Formats: sequence, C-alpha cells, structure tokens
Amino acid sequence: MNDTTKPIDRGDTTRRQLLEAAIAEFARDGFHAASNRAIAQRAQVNQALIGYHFGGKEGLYLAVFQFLCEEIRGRVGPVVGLIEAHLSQPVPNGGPTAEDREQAIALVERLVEGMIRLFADPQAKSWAQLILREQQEPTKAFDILYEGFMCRALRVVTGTVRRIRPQDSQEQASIVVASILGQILVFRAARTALLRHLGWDDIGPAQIDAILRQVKANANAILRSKD
Amino acid sequence: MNDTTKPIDRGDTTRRQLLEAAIAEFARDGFHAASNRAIAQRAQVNQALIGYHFGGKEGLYLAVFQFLCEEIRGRVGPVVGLIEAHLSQPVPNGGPTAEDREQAIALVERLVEGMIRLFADPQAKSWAQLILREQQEPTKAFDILYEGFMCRALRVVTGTVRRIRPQDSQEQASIVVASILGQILVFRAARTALLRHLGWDDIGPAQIDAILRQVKANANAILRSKD
DNA sequence: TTGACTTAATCAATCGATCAATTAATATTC
DNA sequence: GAATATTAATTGATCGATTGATTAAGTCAA
Repeated sequence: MNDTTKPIDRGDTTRRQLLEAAIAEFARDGFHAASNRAIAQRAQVNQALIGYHFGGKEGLYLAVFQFLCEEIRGRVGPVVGLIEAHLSQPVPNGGPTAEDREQAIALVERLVEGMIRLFADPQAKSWAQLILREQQEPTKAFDILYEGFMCRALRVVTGTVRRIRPQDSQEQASIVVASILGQILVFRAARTALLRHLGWDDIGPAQIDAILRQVKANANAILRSKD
Repeated sequence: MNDTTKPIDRGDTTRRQLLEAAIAEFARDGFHAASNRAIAQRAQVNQALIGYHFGGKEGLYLAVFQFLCEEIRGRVGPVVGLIEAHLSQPVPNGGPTAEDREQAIALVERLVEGMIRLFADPQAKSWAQLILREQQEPTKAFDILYEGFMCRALRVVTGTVRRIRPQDSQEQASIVVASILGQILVFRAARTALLRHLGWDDIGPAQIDAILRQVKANANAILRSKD
C-alpha cells in the first residue's frame, strides 16, 4: 500500500472539486453573487456537500483563500526564498558592496519577471479577481492572504530595496516596492482598458516580452537613480 | 422667475439621491449583491422608483457609470485639456525642442499629481471599486467608462510620452504610460496590503507627499532614461 | 455493523419586478 | 383668477423565482 496517496478518498476529491469550482464562481462576481447551487453544479456535486465539508458558504469562501495561498506560495515561494537567503547574508560595515548590489538588483528583476508571467497566466485571472476584491473590501479572507504570502513577500523585497538604496528610509523603500509592484499589477487591475488602448486582444508571449523589457528597464532606472 | 433653476423638480432630486446611493451600494459588493431595497433605503426613497426612473436595476447601474464619467471629467478634464492643447502645437522637423520636452514632462507630472490626489480622496473609493470591477469582468458599463474618459486620456498621455521619447513606438509609449499609471493605481488596487505593510492607517496629506515625491521621481527617471 | 459520505426534498427569507391607487405639480378652460 | 383636466411622481402591496441552510433517508467502503 502507498502511504502518500490513499487509494481514493471520496471526501478529498469532493473538497477539491468544490474548491476549484468555488474559485471560479466567487471570482466572477464576488461572494454574494455566487450561489451554492452554481458552485455545486460546476463541481458536479450535490449542493448540500458545501455545508457538510466546509460548514457553509462562508467556510468555503475562506477555504478558497487558504487554498489560494498554498498555490501562490508554490509559484513564487522559491524566488522569495532566494531573496531571503541573499538578505540573510551580513552586510559589511562600509555598506553593501557593488557586487552585492548587482546581485540584489538581479534578484528583483527575476522576481519581477516571475510575477509578470504569473499575472499573464489565464489561471491567474480568478486569483487576481479574488485578491483585488479583498483589497477593496477586506474580510477575514484578507488576513489569510496577508499572513499567507503578502507579508513575507513585501518584507523581503523591501529589505532588498534597502540594500540597493541604502540612503532610503524603510518607508521610502516600501513606496519604491509599491511603485514597481504597480507596474506589474496595472496589467491586471486596468487590463481591459489597456488591452483596448493597445489594440491587443490578449497578453501573449509577444506582449509579455514587450512589457517585461519596459518594466525591467523602469525598475533599473528607479533602483539605480540617486535622488 | 428664475429660468436656470426650476423651483424644485421632484424627479431630479429623486434620481440624484438614487444615483448617489447606488454608487455606494454597487461599489461595496458589486451589482448582484446590491439590492434595490438597500439602495432605495439609503436614498430614502421608495424602491419602486428605481423601476420608474431607470427602468430597473440594470438601468440604474448603467446610469451610475454615466454619472461617474461626468464627475471624473469634471475633475481631470481641465488637465487633460491642457495636455491636448500642448499636443496640438506642431512639432518642428528636427524633433521636439528641449523646451518643448520639459513642458511635456511638467504636464505629465501635473497629471500624475492630480490623479494621486484624486485616488486618495475618500469619495474616490467607491469610484475605484466600480471601475476596478468593470475592468475584471466588463459589462456594457465598461464601454461607457472607456468612451466616457479613458480613451481620450490614454490617447493624449501616450501622445505626450511620444514627444518626450521620440524614439519610442506607439506600443512602447503606451506601456510607459501604463507603468506610470500603475504606480498610482497600486495605492488603490493593493491599498489594504500596502497600508498594513507600511503601518499606515490612512493615506493622508503626509502620505500623499511621500508617494508624490517618489512617483514623480520615478516618472522622471523613466521618461528621461535612454534605453 | 460502523462511520464517512452523499442525496433529494423542504424551510423561511429575500430577490427584482410590477401593479393599481394615491398624491403633487402643471396646463387648460371658463 | 378660480375650477378643472392632465400629466408626472410616489406609494404600499404582491408576484413568482431564487437564495443558504437543514434534515432524514440512502449509499458506500472497511
């Protein structure tokens, strides 16, 4: 017998189906607009199972965000880990060396690229909708998101920016992080307007390249500017 | 008798009350979650009047976005008009003069400042929620937004960026515009996470100053960089 | 047989829409 | 200018449809 994969756990597959259906339904029009029946139908499952497995609609909603955090950590966790490792190296008394600085900039560039590719992924559409909505009108689910991956990511990247720009205060560095994040986020938050303005019908490989080139150049210009 | 202000038009005041209540209710949790009864109650008006004045819930929703466009044009229209006037000046054969370029950069800076102050305005919270949601899952309302103010604003700003960076293609210039827009938008789209990370409890005058300084510096670094 | 899981059915509550009846404002007539 | 007719606006009530939750009965593997 295999320990790691139980033969077939009916409950687990049902929970998984409900979670994935719930992500799609909650993402489309929000918590209130999604009906348990629509979620159950998409999951090809009886609607009473939402109550049985998650205690109710709200329980399912929160479980969705737990699930989301795990997925996101799986995608960006490794890069954040690399940055964290670099941060843990002690900084010399005279300030970071030039080589250290270049390494840090390269790591930020790598994170930027990973995030842009993540944001362009069609699967991320639902994720972005869920997260954006929680940012506007936070519920308990936002705490799950913040503690689940946002807090660590923001802290680590801000720390790295402070190594690249030692003259910056903690607050200034955080604003720099926000301004780089915004350049990526905008292609989700203002996606429809930008697609229409640019005459694009999707953000495919060619579009990702164009965005990537400009945002990387911008990040470099911002991180290296002395003001 | 005064011609410009009719004594009291019952219908107009009712429509106005319904529009303002609808903005708040639709913004909170979206179209489906807002109930006609909640909107009517907030407007202190009978709920049957939604059908009478706007034809139904959807009619009210679309009217909200018409109203929104007028409000936004009133706020950013003048600055966009200035930029448009500057754009209409013919460009010399040898390319824009250095003075012209500085004027254009100053205009973009001014627009950035106006937008950041607009985004920080508490009244804009509902506006941002409505617009962000339409960007994620566009309905007829998005067409109203795009034709109502987005199209012109994006076109004008992109044209100005092309004067500042003549080497850029139309597409590159649009991406530059997006990346500057993103630095402003992020403080709405990722507001809750950033407030928590920064330890701010609100975006007040002091915070606006800090953001403004950094974003203006970033915009300058991006617009002036030769890559 | 036991316990985890699933099903169909039903509950009160709320939804958007609609209607006839009523009131208020305006236009018309004498 | 007072009385009347006409239109616009508002009200309270009711419609069928859908909501989340719950329950008792049924299914399945160990």
